[in-house]
Amino acid sequence: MVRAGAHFSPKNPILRTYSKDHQLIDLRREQIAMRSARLLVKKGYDRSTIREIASACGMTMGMLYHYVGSKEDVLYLVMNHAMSQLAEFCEKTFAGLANHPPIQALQMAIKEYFGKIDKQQDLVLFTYQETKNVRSELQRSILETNMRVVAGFEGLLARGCATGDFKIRNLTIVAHEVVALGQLWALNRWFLRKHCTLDEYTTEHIQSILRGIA
Amino acid sequence: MVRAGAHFSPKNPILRTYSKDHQLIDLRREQIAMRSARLLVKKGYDRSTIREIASACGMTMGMLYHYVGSKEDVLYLVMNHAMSQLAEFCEKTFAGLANHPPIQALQMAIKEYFGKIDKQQDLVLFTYQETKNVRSELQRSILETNMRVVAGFEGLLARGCATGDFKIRNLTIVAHEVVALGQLWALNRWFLRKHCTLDEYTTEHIQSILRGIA
Amino acid sequence: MVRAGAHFSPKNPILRTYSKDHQLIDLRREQIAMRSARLLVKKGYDRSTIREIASACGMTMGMLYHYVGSKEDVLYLVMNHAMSQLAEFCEKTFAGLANHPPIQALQMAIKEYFGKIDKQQDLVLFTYQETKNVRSELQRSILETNMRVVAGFEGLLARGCATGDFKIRNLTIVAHEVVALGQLWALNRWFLRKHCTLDEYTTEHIQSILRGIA
Amino acid sequence: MVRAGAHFSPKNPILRTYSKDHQLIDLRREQIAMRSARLLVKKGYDRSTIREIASACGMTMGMLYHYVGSKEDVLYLVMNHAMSQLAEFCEKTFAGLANHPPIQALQMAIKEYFGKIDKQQDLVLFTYQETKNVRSELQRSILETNMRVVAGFEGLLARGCATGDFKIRNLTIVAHEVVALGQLWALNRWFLRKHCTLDEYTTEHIQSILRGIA
DNA sequence: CATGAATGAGGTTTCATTCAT
DNA sequence: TATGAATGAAACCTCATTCAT
Repeated sequence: MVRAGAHFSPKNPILRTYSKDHQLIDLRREQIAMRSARLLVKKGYDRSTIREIASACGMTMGMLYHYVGSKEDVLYLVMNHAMSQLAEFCEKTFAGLANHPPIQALQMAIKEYFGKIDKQQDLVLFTYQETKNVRSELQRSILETNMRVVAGFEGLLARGCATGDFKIRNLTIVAHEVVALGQLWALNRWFLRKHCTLDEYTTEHIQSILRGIA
Repeated sequence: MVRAGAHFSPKNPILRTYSKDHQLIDLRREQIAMRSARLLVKKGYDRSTIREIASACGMTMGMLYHYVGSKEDVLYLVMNHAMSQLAEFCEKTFAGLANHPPIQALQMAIKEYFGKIDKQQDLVLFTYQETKNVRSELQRSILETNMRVVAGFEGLLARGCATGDFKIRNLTIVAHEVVALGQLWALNRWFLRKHCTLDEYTTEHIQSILRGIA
Repeated sequence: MVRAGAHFSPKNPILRTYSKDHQLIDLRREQIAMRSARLLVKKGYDRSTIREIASACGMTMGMLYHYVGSKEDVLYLVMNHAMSQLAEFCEKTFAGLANHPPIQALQMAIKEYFGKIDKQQDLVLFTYQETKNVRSELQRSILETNMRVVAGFEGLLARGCATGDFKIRNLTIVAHEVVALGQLWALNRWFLRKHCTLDEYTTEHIQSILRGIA
Repeated sequence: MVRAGAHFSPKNPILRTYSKDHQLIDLRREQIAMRSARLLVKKGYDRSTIREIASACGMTMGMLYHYVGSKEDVLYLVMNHAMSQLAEFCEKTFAGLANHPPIQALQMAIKEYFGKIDKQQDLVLFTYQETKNVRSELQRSILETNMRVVAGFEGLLARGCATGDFKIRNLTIVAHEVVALGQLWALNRWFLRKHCTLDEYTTEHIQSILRGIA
C-alpha cells in the first residue's frame, strides 16, 4: 500500500508525505487547507476532483500528492483547519475574559462564539455533512479539536460554579449544549434566517441558558 | 430533458417513471424507500452503487429505473419516506393529546417525539448529511415534510397560549427549537450518549423549554 | 432464435410476425411505416426507442412486436414504404406520358420526379443515411424498389431511341444519372437551396441531359 | 457544461482535452483520426464501442478521453481528417495546374479529384451517412472544409471565364456540381461499378460539363 | 389479439492515483 | 522537488426484447 519514499511528518503523523522538509510540509498543508476550502464547500467533496482541488491550491496534482496521501486527506485538512481556527479563536477570546465576572464572561463568550460561527457558517455545515467521508481515525482527530471549544466553555462554567454564580450538575453537558446551539445556527440557517437575526438568536439563548444555571 | 416515453405519476410528479400503473408505482417506490434505507445509511450514499441498491430492494437494475429516474431519486425516496413517517407519527400522536392540559400535552409530545427520533437516529443523521446531494427541488420537498412536524408543535403551543398557560412571542421559533433539539440528539449522539441517557436529555430540555414559555 | 408461434406472412416473407391474419398484418405494417416515419426522420433511427416508435404508431410495444421482428424491421418498413411510394408515383406518371413525344415526355417525367423528390426530401436523405442499418437482405429489397424508378426512365429513353430522338450508348447509366441528380437535390439541399430554386435546378439539368442524348 | 479541469486547445477549440501539451494534443488527435477510421468505416459508428475505438487507436480508454470530449468527437476527428486531406490534395493539385490552359486544367483537375474520391470511397460514403451524428457545430466545421474543394474548382472556372474559354452564369453552382458528381461515384458505387469503370465515368462527365460551359 | 412490467447485458464516461521524466 | 500523461476499474444508466396475464 505505502510506496517507497513515503514518510509521516512528526507534526501530523496521520498523513503520508514524500517530502522530507518538515517546514515545507506544514506550509503546503496549510496552503491546501486554506485554498481548497472554498471550492470544496461550494461544489461538495464528492463533486470536486483532484484536478480542481490542486488547481485551487495553486499546485499540480503531483505536488499535491507529495504532501498528502489521498483526496480524503485533503478533506481532513480542510475540516481540521476550520475546527482548529475556531478552537484557537475561542481559547484566545475566553482567556481574555478571565477578569470579567462569570455571568458577564459567559454572555460575552457565547456572543463571540456565535458570531464566529455565523462567519464560518458554510464551513461548519460542510464539516457536519462531510465528516463521515474520512476514516474514523481522522474523524476522531476532528472531534478532539471540537472538544477544545467545549473545554473552553467548561472552564468558564467551572469558574462560575466556584464563585457560586452558577449551579450546574454536569458541566460537560451544559458546555456542549452551548456549542451545539451555535452549530444549530449554522445547520438550520435556511430556516432561522427567515425568523430572526443572529442577535435575537444569541440573546434568546443566552437568557435560556442562564435561566438554567444561574 | 425528459427521456423517451417517460411519465410522471400524479402522486409524485417529481420522479420519472416508465410504468403506467399508478398503484404499482407507489408500491414499488415505497419498497425502494424502505428496503434501500439500511444499505444507504450503512454505506453512505456515494459509496453505495445502483447495483447494490437494486439488490437491496430485491429488484433488478432495470426495474429500479422503471420507477425512479436516477440514483439521486432513490436517495430522495429514502429521506422523504423517513421524514413522512416522522411527520405522520407526530400528527397522529399530537392529535391524541388534544384532551390533555397544554403543559402536560407538550411534555408528552416532546417525550414521544424525542423517543421516535432516538429510534430513527441513523435516518435523521443520514438525512442531515445527504440532503445536499439531491437537487433543490427535492430538497424543498423534504423540508416541507419536516415543517409538518414543526407545525404540529406550533399547534400545541398555540393551544397553550389560548388557555393562558404559555406566553410566547414567536410560536414558529419555539416550535422549531423543540424540533431542532430532537435532531441534535441524533446528530450528536456520539457525544451525548457518553454523558446522559435519552430520558435525562428529554427531562432536561422539557424543563428548559417550559421555563422559557410557561 | 425464432420463438414458438412465429410466422412469415406471404406478402413480405422477410419479416417475422405472430399474427395469422394476413390482411391485418399488412394493415398494421403500413400503419407502422407511415406513422413512425416522421419520428424516425426527426430523431434519427438510433436515437428513437421502441417505446417512442410504438407510441408514434398508436400501438403498444407488444403489439408492435406482433407484426414486426425487430426494431430494424421498422426501419426497413419506413424506408421501403417511402421507396415504394416513389416508384409507384413514377410508374403511374410515366405511364400517363406514353402519348407525348419522347423529348417532351422525358422533360415532364424529370420535372415530376424532381418535384416528388423535393416533397420527400427528408425521407430520401433519411434512407440514404440509414440503409446501412438494416441487414443486407433488406438493403437489397430497398435497392430493388429503387431500381423500379430507374427502369421507368429507361423505358422513356428506350422509346426515344426507337423513334430516333435520342442516341444513347448505355440506357441504364443515363437513367440512373437522372435518378441520381434527383437524389442529389435532396442530399445537398442545404447547399443548393442557397443558390437556386427547384425550378432552376430542374431546368438546368433537363438541358444538360438533353444535350448529352439528343 | 465544461467539465472539471478541462481545456480547449487553441488549434481546435471545439474539442475538450485534459492535456496541456498542445503539440501532444494535435499528435494524439491525428492518431485517433487516422487509426480509428478503418474500424468506424467497417463497423459503423453506432456499432463501434469506445473500447474498440481506443484499442484501434493503440490507446487506453482513459487516454482517449484525455484528448477528446466524447465518442462523437472521435467521429468528428475522423470525418474532418478525411475532408481536410481531400481539400489539401485538391488545393495542392489545382495549384500545380496554374500554367495549363483552362480547359485542359479543368479536365485534369476533375480527373485527379475523381481519382482521389475513388481511393477514399469508403470514407466519403461514411461521412455522408454519419455527419448527422455530430452536433451542428461540428457539422458546420466539416462542411466548411468541404467548401474548400468547391472553392478550388471555382478558381479554375473563374480563370477560364477570364480567358473567355468558359461562359458560366453561376460559378458556385457549377463548381458544386463537379464536386457532387465526384461524391455520387462514391455514394452509388454499388450500382455504377457494375455498369462502367472510373475512367468511363470521368470521361463521360468531363464531356457533359464542358458541353455546358465551353 | 393485446398489454406493459420485467430483464440485464452492455454502453459511455469519470477520476483518484502512479511514476517516468 | 516538481510535473502531468497515462491508467483502468468501476460508476450510472438505457433500451430492445420477452412472456405471463
